[in-house]
Amino acid sequence: MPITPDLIARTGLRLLNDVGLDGLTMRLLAKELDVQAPTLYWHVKNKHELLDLMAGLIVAEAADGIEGPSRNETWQQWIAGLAHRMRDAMLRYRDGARITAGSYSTGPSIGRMLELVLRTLTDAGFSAAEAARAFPAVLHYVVGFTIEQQARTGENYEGPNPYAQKMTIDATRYPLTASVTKELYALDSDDNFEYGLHIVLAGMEAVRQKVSG
Amino acid sequence: MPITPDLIARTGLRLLNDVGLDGLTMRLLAKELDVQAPTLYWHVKNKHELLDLMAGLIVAEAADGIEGPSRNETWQQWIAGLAHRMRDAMLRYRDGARITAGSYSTGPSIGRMLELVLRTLTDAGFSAAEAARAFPAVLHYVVGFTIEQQARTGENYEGPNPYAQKMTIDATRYPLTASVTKELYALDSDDNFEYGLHIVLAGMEAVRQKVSG
DNA sequence: ACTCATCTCGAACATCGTTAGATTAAGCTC
DNA sequence: GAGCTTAATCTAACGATGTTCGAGATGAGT
Repeated sequence: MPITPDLIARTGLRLLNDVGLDGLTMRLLAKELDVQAPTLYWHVKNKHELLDLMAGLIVAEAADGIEGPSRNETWQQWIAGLAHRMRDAMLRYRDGARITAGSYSTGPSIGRMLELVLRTLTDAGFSAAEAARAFPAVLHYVVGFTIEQQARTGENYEGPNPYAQKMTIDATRYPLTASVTKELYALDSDDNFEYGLHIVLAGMEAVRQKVSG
Repeated sequence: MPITPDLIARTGLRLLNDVGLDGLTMRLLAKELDVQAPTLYWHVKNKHELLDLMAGLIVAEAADGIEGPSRNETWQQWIAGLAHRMRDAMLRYRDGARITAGSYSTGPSIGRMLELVLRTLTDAGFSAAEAARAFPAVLHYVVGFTIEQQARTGENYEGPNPYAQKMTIDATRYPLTASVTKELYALDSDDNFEYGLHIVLAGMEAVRQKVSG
């Protein structure tokens, strides 16, 4: 099987769950491809560029084969589904969110997805400019949430993950904080993701109503 | 001046704007403190721990000296102000958002801030559990947005930043995308941050009204 | 047969995070 | 003051990493 940038990036993603982002070295990646490390530099300029390729694959995995909303599906449901696709794609790989965040992703399926988003939102009554500025907010929330989730549940600390320490809160000085430790420390739960996503979608609905009754 | 973990982290933050996260090495940091690199390991366990300390400083910078809402200030205005403090603190340092994201931050000013947030939101009609799950959504949005902004405007690519490439969009296949390139490619603008923040706050207002009329 | 572009390799370079062990400085005990 | 202990720093080095250089393969086209 010939070595291509795509194959290299794909192999990188596959290794990620075993070794994590910090453990993903060019030499390890080369060995997995039965090749010496310098060979990779014929196909890929940098490690940075490789990480961008990997990020592109993650986003593409979320965007691939996406279809517009079905007949009895609200735009909120459809955008929520897209947000879940994004999150699931990032969660599929260790450190997936950190890799995706702020990386340069491009490609046909992503362009198609963006156009589909804009069409869905304009069909729902948003102006194009509104949709173009509102949709990134959803993505930013999803990425921000997932980065923190993976940081909490990940194995990137050599010792015990400090997040796991049961923080004891001085209930007299911080009574409210103490009363909601359960909610605060279940940050890596699907429920909390859903809750925040619901907030963002409700906010979009609010700004939409302001312009189109 | 004696070397302390705090001083090390503070020096790291100061160097960040010159060298960026990838250029921040233990040796450089040591040289800046007129010390040899291994000395740092007497005060700090890891580089990872050092980065956590730096992240803690950034968050503390945002949280420090914060006060509750003033008399004629809505909770939205107050939370928006807090979001801006967070963003400004991260923007103050190159790669500040990447460092902050998913790091383990603790400390007195942060605890105080959290309690203040919960109090402000419960005073505004949120239940404590609601507030504890809604507020992180704001933070996740802020962090997600700022990571991408710094990735776009940063100098972490050796060649030209690929974000700077003017993407030409096939206006026949992607008419909507083409019509809003301006909005999409001004992502690093304060206006767009404001817009997304407004959406999140409007969403919080929507979920609040659902429970307390 | 010769050329040329494509692809891979071995060897090496500079640099990184980190460790081990020696060394100094400062306080405390008797 | 002599001796001991602790805190803090040093020199030296280890293993590993991203990356470059230049030399070989390989195969297609003339």
